[in-house]
Amino acid sequence: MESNQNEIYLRARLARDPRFDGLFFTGVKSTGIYCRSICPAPPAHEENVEYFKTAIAAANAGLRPCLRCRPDSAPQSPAWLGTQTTLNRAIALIEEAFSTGESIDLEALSDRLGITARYLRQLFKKYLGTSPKQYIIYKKLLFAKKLLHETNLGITHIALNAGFESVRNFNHQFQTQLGLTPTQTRTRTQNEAASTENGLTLFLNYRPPYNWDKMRGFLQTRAVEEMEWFDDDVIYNKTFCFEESRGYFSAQHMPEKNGFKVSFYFAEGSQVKNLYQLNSLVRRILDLDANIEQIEDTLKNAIPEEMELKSGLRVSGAGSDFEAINRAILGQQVSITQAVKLLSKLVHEYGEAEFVNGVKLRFFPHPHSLQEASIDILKMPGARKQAIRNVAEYFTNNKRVNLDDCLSLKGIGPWTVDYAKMRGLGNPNIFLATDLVVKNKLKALHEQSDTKQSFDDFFEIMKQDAQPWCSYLTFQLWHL
DNA sequence: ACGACAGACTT
DNA sequence: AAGTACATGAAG
Repeated sequence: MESNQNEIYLRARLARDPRFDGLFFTGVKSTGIYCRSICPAPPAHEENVEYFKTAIAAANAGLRPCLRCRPDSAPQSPAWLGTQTTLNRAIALIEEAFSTGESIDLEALSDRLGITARYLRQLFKKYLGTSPKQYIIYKKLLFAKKLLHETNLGITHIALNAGFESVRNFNHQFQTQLGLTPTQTRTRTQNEAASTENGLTLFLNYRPPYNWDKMRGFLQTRAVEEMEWFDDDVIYNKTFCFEESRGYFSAQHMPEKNGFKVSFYFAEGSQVKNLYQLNSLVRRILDLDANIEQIEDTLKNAIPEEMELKSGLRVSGAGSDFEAINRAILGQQVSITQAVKLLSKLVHEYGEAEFVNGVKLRFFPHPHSLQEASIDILKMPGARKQAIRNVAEYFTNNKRVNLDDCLSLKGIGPWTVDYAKMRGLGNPNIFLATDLVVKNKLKALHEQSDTKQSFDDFFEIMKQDAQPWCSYLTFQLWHL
């Protein structure tokens, strides 16, 4: 790493700057430990320090994670790095597999990338210093470590929830990579979060700033009763539904700690499973992994001077890509209020319900329950109803969904797909230029500015300059 | 594309 | 005494 970069890191760690949390790790050669930028321990002498971009790289250099700042609970680097290198695509695919709970076959993954598994290994070795397998294992281990610290789950449950299939191997990997056995790790530090009745609580970090007010408002105006709700107007709740685990999560913002306290409650008869997926789900819905500092720096240079950026504005995700595209279809040509009304009816008619702690939970409908639905309770054009059925059919028939495929379905246009990509996949680079609100705001901006550019040029240049963060530009325009 | 080898994983 | 939970060696 270049030296001016090192100076930035030095300043960040001396200031314990949370904006750099998870973006680099400080390796201390004299102690053999690596830390986050925010570590409360007295800072190490710079001459003993080496900086790493990822936790895995630090571990690879023979260092162990610090017991105080716990690098395992730092915000992740977003899988979407904007740049379309093969390595970044590989990392994004791995992340995607993690967040859907699929197991990862490196041969299959390489095939999808159009390279051989051998070359993939080579790329990982060259740029990250490890094999893809090691990378995957280490990521699982760090999540397992988080569960050890923050929950009372038994080791076996933790191993399975972190994505290991054999406890034997989990123990072995844990011991060799992190230096301690799982129980030793747990007894070294005290659990700060006691387990809740039929659930558990995790603390999820972000890098500040975070504009919770705007995020809260966005979620609240789009909330579907029984599927999403707010306690006291501040605690956000939403249901989740996997094959074996159903329930809801409850997210409370703790601005002074740069994170959310998130409790997961499981329905009776459903097991505590899919924790890694749940963790990613909440992170995506609340957009916790965004590097807002960097994004806003880019946007500042892309927009006209008259336009003011809302600091800490995040792009809220939907519960799934399926939910996102349905929200998009029902949002065609109507107001937000109208769209939410339609969505509520759809969810209440076709989504399953279940009680947990006396709370009635409603899950977003499965694709199979929509593919032949008459949807006659919704007042909207028949073609749009057909579009919903078509999309549902596509989702039932395809194990691996590509939202771009939906473009060929009747009633699905670029706006709908882009919206779904932005909210469903967390794609940061979607510019919803065809959106009516965006269009109007852009026109107003164009007139305001004394530029000689045509509107088309004005818009095209802004779009280019905002790369790869166009989704954030879209949200900024919506909130203007 | 190949064989040798390391390491992942199971019982 | 049986059952549960965790860690680990040997071998393939």
